[in-house]
Amino acid sequence: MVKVTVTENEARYLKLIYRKQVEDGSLVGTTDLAKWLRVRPATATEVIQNLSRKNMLKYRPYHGVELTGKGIREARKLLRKHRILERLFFDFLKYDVRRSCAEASKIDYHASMDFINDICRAYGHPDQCPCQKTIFSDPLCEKRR
Amino acid sequence: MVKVTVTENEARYLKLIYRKQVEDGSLVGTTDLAKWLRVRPATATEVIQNLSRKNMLKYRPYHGVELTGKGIREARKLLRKHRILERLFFDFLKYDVRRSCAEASKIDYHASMDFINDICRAYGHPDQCPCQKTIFSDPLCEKRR
DNA sequence: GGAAAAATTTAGGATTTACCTAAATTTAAG
DNA sequence: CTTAAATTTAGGTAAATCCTAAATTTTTCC
Repeated sequence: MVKVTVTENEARYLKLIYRKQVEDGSLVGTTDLAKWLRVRPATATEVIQNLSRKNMLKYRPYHGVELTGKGIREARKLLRKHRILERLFFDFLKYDVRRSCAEASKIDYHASMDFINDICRAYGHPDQCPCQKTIFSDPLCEKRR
Repeated sequence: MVKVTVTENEARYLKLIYRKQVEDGSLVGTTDLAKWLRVRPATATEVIQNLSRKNMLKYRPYHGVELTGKGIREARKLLRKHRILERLFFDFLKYDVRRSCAEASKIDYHASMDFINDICRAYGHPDQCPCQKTIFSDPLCEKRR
């Protein structure tokens, strides 16, 4: 079991796919991703193929993409980090929603889960980000009542 | 005036050069850098040449390196971020010095100065990191008495 | 001072990531 | 079932990192 890592850019795709596919229930294709991330469709296809090689998703060419269990776990970790950071920026530092998201995006990928868990504890284990999306729990972070 | 940016890796070099040259007063050569950063001398030379092209330092081949005003300003910004984050990890989250430094290193480059300034205010404008190095001030962060 | 040893840089590559355009292929529309 | 639209493949570019081996410069020391 070699640890497979995902690049920062791939992480962006993963977070987006999770939001669209799992949270919004929509089918996600490479062209949608390209549009959202402002790259050419061919570029999105390439990244998707890499994520597929890393077993983060199942890719059916011409049809779309579906996260695997591994991909879902990875996306949730990333989104937990992102959303905890959003809460920090929004509640504590009083940034607006947009800016909270932007600042969180810059560091979520780089923050260790321990750091995130410490913020989570310090701010009372919030369970939603500023835009009401779920903040996933982490086994190492104290349970909520 | 085009904004010149430094990569995350180049930032590592810059921080290190500042600490050694300005704070410790030692002459810094490419081979020293290579040793500290665990790369081959040829690799360090290459990075130094890039930093030189970006006017962050003066490079005299075979002799050593000297930060320019621009390089010093950039290094101080980076070290301010790094050291404020160290304080956060050390004081607030109770990490030890080593780990505080490690965690800070992962995100210092990516954190906006606004975020850093907010942490700085929240923790009473500390002027030293956990290992007693100076935390440089920022014009947008409330003055200390 | 100059030759040999040591340190440093240059030259030339390899790999990875991320992006693009144009051509081919597949799907979808009528 | 043919054509239009969407999507992927093929083939490139560019920037970052890193490396080894060969050249060059500096240092050491007779």
